Amino acid sequence: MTSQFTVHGRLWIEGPDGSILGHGRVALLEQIDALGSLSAAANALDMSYRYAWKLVKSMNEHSDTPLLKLNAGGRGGGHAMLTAAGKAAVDAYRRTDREFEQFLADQTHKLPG
Amino acid sequence: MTSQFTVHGRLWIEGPDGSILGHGRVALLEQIDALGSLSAAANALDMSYRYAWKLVKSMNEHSDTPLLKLNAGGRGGGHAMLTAAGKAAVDAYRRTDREFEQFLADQTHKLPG
DNA sequence: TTGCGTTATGCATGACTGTGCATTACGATA
DNA sequence: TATCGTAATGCACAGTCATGCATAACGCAA
Repeated sequence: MTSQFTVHGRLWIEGPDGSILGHGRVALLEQIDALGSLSAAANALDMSYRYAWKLVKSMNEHSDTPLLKLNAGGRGGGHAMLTAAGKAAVDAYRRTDREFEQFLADQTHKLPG
Repeated sequence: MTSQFTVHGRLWIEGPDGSILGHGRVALLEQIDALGSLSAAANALDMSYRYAWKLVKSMNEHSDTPLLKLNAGGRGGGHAMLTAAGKAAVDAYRRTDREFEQFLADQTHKLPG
């Protein structure tokens, strides 16, 4: 018999420059990496393009080395792609997030009655 | 040389009835237990009485067994105190929160350079 | 029965998040 | 050079979170 209570949480990484990388931003970066387009990524996440663009702006503003590069115009109208720093940041976040999921499951299991 | 990046997070416990117990609510319960008054507890946390009262209302509405008892009027104008269920909930949260703090420190330490 | 300090509650307000719409800027390619 | 679909950006707006003010309800004790 396990408890009917569950432990939940949110996780993010903060940089010395005030940059913040959490679940939403990482999901967006991943979709951009997969789809090569900010508008397609926002759409895939059911997120407004307006807000996705604000997230990207905020990320690049607060990072010493930008996490991604956006290009307006050109073949297909434009495109977006992660920098090496962006890919590394996503990887680092995913590693700690995986352990976090495990932690939450463990703690839920430890809860009394 | 440790990383200049740090891992942060928030933790909460959800019940089957939709009840939510997170950092703010637990801190409020603890202060009420220590001070015997909702207004004093809100004040100690630099939280508006208005909002503290709403939290309490929400907690008691969503729990099958109320976490605390408030009394208006009487000696000193009124008073507030935790029920046994309230104290148990606080204890359970504190236990998982302690491990969470450790988890965050560990993950921060594991972050790449 | 009056006073006192607490609980109880409505209304207006401001910050923060996120959406939706409209419009412009962009640049490779046909 | 005209086209096309994307990036860039302003403005209005809804929801949540939290505050502040004002006021009523409460019930023991003096």
